[in-house]
Amino acid sequence: MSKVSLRDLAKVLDVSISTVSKALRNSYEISAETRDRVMEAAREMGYHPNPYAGSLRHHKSKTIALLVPELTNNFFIQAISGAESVAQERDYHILVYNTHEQYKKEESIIGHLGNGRVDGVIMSLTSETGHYEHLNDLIQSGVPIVFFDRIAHEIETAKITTDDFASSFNGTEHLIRQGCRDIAFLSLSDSLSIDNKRKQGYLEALNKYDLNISSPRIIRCEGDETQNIATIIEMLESEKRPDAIFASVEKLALSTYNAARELGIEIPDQLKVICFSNLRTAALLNPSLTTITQPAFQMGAQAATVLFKYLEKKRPVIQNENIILKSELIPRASTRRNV
Amino acid sequence: MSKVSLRDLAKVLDVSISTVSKALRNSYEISAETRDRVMEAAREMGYHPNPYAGSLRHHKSKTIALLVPELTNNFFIQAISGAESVAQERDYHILVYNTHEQYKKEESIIGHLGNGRVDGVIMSLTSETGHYEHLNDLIQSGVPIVFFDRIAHEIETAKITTDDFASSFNGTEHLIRQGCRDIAFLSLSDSLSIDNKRKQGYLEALNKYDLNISSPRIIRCEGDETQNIATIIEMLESEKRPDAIFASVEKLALSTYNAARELGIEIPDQLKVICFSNLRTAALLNPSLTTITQPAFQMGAQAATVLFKYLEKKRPVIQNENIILKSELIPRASTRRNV
DNA sequence: ATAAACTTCGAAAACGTTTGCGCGACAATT
DNA sequence: AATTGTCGCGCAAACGTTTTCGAAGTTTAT
Repeated sequence: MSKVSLRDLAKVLDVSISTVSKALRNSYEISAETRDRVMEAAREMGYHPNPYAGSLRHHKSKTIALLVPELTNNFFIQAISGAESVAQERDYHILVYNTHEQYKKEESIIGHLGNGRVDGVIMSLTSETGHYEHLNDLIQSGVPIVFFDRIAHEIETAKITTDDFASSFNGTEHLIRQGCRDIAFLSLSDSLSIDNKRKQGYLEALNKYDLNISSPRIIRCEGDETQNIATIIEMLESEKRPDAIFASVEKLALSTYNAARELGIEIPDQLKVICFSNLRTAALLNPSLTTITQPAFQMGAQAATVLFKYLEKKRPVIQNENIILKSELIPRASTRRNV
Repeated sequence: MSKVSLRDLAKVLDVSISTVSKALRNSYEISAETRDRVMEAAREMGYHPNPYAGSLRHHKSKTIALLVPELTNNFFIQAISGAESVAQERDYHILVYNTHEQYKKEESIIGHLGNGRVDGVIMSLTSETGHYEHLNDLIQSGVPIVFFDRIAHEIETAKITTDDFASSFNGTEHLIRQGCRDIAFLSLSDSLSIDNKRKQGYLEALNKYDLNISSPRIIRCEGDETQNIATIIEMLESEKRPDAIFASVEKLALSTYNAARELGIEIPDQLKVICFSNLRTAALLNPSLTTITQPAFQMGAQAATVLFKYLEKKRPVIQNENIILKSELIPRASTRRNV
């Protein structure tokens, strides 16, 4: 039935607790005969060791935390899925936390993670996160952090990102080659590393082609969906409407689709759209959406792999390391050249 | 810096460990003065209680497990998101596990969950799961389970589902009213409760309208995406092609879109499509997809709420209870009537 | 034959908490 | 002045493990 402990086994078998413990861990100190007896009884009585007792002794929990700014987002889900895969292989457990893009939640959750609850953390920052004391404190207390995608440059540890600058440059160049001259960039947050890299790639491409570099159109969309759509509509109704939109994240591209639909603006004829996205349905959209797709699953898996590599050490201090994976630009109808 | 324990605090303050412990928990046994001194020192030294020491004493972990058959699925993600929300409110932690639709993984993970790692479980079954010993064992060992969506009727506990029969009936009727007479049903698994309910709703509707009830077209699609697309293509190329497809799950609808695209079959003119789905982009697809959308977030939140209600009791045995939420049929272009 | 070495096991401490109980010190009641 | 009561605190056990060390008993070597 319920809750069988080492003590119960010991009592039944009429040996000591330590003998049972050692037998189950295959210690050389125990004879083959008693070992088998113990094993057999353990199986029969349905013994499962209490994980927390072991954690208490060993200061190891075989558990890691995964913090993401949102859950209903294909990129983060795929990353979680990647991390979960390698964790499952290694018999690690994953605590998942949603920071809801709120610094306060991030801070509070990180606060709950000290003192042994987890052996390590994999995370992507909130768009509000501007300073990193809470993270440094956690690392100081012995819990290593690996970042992915939205990283903190200032913290020395492993960081998994994609080639955001190059991808953004290429994406912008792609729009230009498709005939666009007035490209607006939809940004999520100024404090985000990736957002800035993407902005820079965009600006660099504009610069290369001498396009209105004097007043680039960078639109901050940090509200909820309704607000963002309103912002985009406002821009699309402005006197000089852009001929393309580069959305730094998937949801802003979808908001753009909705805005365009509402205004009766034809994509791609009147407006081309490209974005960073891991939408499984990008090819099935109307029109199909040109995306820059990050290898999200691999990023999560990679982050977990690096973390576990360090966790095997006695005192895991993660070396500063930038692992950069390549995104893929997949041209589709939303950036089709006008005929 | 790292790892400050009650003992450390006690030493610094020159009081006993128990005094510190009681002070931090606001015990009446401790004077206001020492309480404040302790609190102050705890804050200053960054004390966080070791969660596992407490768990060991209390046989409570403030942690629950969430098992889903797949992660890259909007329905399950929204459900996880819902459960995570209410867990966060109550300071519970969530361990997320992906069973990958494999019974063996489900069994193995459930095995890891006994003996106190979690206080309770929220789960949706694998499409392979046909018997429930592992689940009953877990419940016997004192860990309550709440099911959502893919439930085990045979187990007495709380189950959160949607009105699958009615929704499926309505969906089929919708197709019939849009002019369809030969409707194929794409099924995921025979052992799944929801799949069967949906099949029955479909059959009942066919029956009501006297449509080829003698040989309904129920197609099992339990392979990977490539195999499923092949299966669908085979059916669409068959001598008598159906004029509509009812996909029991989202991914089969997307496979249908891909199959139709490959064969040059026009949706909805030549083939209408409806499915159970929580796709955020359903309205933006080409053509926009008629869906039966389940209140996934609420289902997860509801499951967590019920679980927590019981966890507050001393010996949590969950009453048998069926909580049924309503899905919403959202007609879109994929079932538009031919003109 | 005795000493040395090996084999097999048990006692006990430790991990960091919580908590029932007891013990002084002092105040209040007879 | 003796009794009772209250307040503030510390002792120690307990949760379920793992692991060090020592104690027997047994085998091998001298």
